[in-house]
Amino acid sequence: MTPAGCVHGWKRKDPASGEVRPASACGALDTDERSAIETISDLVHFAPKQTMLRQDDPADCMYNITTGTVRLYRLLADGRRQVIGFLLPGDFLGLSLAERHAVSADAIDAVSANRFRRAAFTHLIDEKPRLLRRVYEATTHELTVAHDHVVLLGRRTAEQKVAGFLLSMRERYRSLGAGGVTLRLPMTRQDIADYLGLTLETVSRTISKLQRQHVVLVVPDGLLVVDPAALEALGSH
Amino acid sequence: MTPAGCVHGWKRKDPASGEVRPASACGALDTDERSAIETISDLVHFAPKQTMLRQDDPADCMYNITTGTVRLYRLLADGRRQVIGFLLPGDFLGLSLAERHAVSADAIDAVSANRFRRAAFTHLIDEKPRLLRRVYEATTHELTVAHDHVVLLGRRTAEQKVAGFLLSMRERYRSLGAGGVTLRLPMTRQDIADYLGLTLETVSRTISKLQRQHVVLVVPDGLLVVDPAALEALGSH
DNA sequence: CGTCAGCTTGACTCATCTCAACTAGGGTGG
DNA sequence: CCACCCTAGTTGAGATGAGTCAAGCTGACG
Repeated sequence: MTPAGCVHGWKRKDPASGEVRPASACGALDTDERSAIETISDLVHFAPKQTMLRQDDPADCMYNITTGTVRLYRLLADGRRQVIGFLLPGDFLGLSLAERHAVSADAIDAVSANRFRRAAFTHLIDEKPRLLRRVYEATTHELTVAHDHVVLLGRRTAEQKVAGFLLSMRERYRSLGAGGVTLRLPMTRQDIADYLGLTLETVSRTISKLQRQHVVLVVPDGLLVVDPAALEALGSH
Repeated sequence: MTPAGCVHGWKRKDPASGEVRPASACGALDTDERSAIETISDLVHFAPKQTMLRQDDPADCMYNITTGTVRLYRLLADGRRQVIGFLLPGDFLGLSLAERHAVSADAIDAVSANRFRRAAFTHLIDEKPRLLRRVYEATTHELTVAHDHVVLLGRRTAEQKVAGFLLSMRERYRSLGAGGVTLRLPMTRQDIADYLGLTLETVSRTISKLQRQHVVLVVPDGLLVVDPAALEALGSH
């Protein structure tokens, strides 16, 4: 069993400049550290559905997502998929000192990302302990997210799971400065189902039910959160 | 949302000495680092059912379990519990730079642990980057364990969940050098149920079913794994 | 214009939950 | 020492939420 191959970063809107920047390894660093990181990274692009990394493959490089959405998952023995999470701009992928990735990742839509060589990165954190500390903090945050996911999966109804998922996505877009009533959902119903431990039919039915209750309104590529309070009442149950 | 309050360590049997020692933050260190850790820790004891730390409380200290079993959990809004994991000797508890614990922890049986002051620990890792790196590796391992838990909870039958749980506990005792046919289960059926997202009745029924199939045999405080191959066939499905 | 992937909806099934009764062991106090 | 209680566990019977199988809808794309 190899350590996990992924760490999310998280972004925060800077109140002074209004600029959106990651508050994880790439943000909250001094300019020296940031420029050091930029020198070892290059920008790469992935087409929709393209695989970015495969579980058990050597962890030779890692990414910081710039634009687009990534699906993180484990493949099971019987061929089924468990989606571990979705990565948004600012999140890290493959950030681990392990030899091999423990998860697979696909681009859901068009994805751009800064790519780092693993060797260059491990060399860099040897020189800059402060950077390692940031990475460590990002990983403990990621661990909390994983625990949230466990809580979402254990002993909750389909409605609570879907509501919880929608709320968490809404919160993440918010902290990216992309909040608002419309919530983009670039992933398929099957992706959401594999994330929540449900079938795609149940996800579809649950969203339809939320629409009938005037909590959300389904629109192309996402939905409108009509009644956020009602959604939160369902999700926190 | 605060970072998670827990990191498991993991132990490995040293082929040379036969001695069991943790291969995480406390193990795999040079003598200098190990003695540095020992100077800031003291041994404490907890009675069965005693709470070791509470979620949202200030993270002023952390532990390395010496003997006994610990239940890690999150309390939900409706008063229910989601058990996040069980800690065995060698595992870390509350190992995080966050201000507050994200999880609660109880001693299940009599627990002894080395206690560290958070301030002393953060001071120590500033001096010894190598130690921080060990802690970081322990955390990525913990993240993998959390992902395994997610996989266990998503879209699996009660039988697969219980089999998977028993196999993982067996594997952990093994790597502690306490393997064998009998598997100690100090936690209650309710604890297992809250860990697997099932009811205690379903856990009980499933174990009874495994016993009827001559896969396991229930004994006081645990069970005998009669047919490991059959258990693995069920768990890996 | 046809095809195909993604999505929705319906009818039926079944695994798990819920409610409930009962058993076994361990500790406590009369 | 025994009666009692209390916790943990087991087992049964019935209810139900989510899964399965199946049909049909919609929009994108070649």
